[in-house]
Amino acid sequence: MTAPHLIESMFRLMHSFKSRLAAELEAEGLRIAPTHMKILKMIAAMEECTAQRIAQTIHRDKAQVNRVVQELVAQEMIERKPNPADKRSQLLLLSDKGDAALKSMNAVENRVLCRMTHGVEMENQKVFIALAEQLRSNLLSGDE
Amino acid sequence: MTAPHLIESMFRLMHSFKSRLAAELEAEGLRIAPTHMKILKMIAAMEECTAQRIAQTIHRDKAQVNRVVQELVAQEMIERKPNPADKRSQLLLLSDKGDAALKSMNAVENRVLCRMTHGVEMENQKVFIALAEQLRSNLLSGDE
DNA sequence: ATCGAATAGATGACACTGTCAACTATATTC
DNA sequence: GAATATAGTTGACAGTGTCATCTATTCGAT
Repeated sequence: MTAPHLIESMFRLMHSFKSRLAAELEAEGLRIAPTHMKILKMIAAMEECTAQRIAQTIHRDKAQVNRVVQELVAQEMIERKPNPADKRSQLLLLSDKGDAALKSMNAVENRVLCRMTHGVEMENQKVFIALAEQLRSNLLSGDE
Repeated sequence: MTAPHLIESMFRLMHSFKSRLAAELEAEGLRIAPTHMKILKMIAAMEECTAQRIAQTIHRDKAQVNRVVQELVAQEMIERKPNPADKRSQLLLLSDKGDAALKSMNAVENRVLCRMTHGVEMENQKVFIALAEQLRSNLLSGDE
């Protein structure tokens, strides 16, 4: 019965990662919530990015995405412009400020990731990822 | 740069686990939040259990623990009785109802854990845990 | 023995996350 | 053209996590 330990190890690791990242972002003067950061990343990465597509991609409720998007607009991190292909939707773009902020955040995040994987062989990291994916696919089998 | 994938795999796995567990608990008619379940477990496992000790053990804010404890009392899952050794504190005990509920929850959780680790060698599970612990200890180094 | 600091618990306040339901305007399909 | 689906918006709510403050009590140093 190592499974319970397995999931507990993971919970603890996740918690440590989130705490560490939050602390380092805070220390850097970058006050941003994880979800905001993730959505900022999505907007930077996706061509023709819309709120709906973000929601689908990261499997989150569109209401939640919409609220984060509105907050990012209020913070002037991103801009909305009409989607010429569909009057219901809006294309999301990073502002210069958002672009700069994202670069800083990525730097901090990379630092934390680097620290986390320090001394861990690339080979072992791949093993870890492969196992995580296998565990996850086991969980998903049996529903959609 | 596999580290970003690593953390993303973990986030996804955690999310899948929580969803699956919530769904199976719901299907079983056991409506309980993860934190409530965890605290119920702590109370069952600890001798001389107090709210403070729970908070320290699972590294959570004592305010949060206290509120969950109050809700569990309201649901008649647990009982509080004065701590003879310290008038400020209260000993927490499972009620019969709480005990029965916990047994059901553990059964459901074990089922989900079993499913998750299905086909994954025990050896690999241990590797996974060891890696998670190493990653975590890397994150912790540098602060307390 | 007593005074001050620490502790257990309780409470208010707040931010973040996640989900559901309903509404509008527009698009699509038949 | 009518029924249906979709993008975005909004309200409501539950759960999680954190901080600050208050009380009653206990502990430690003197």
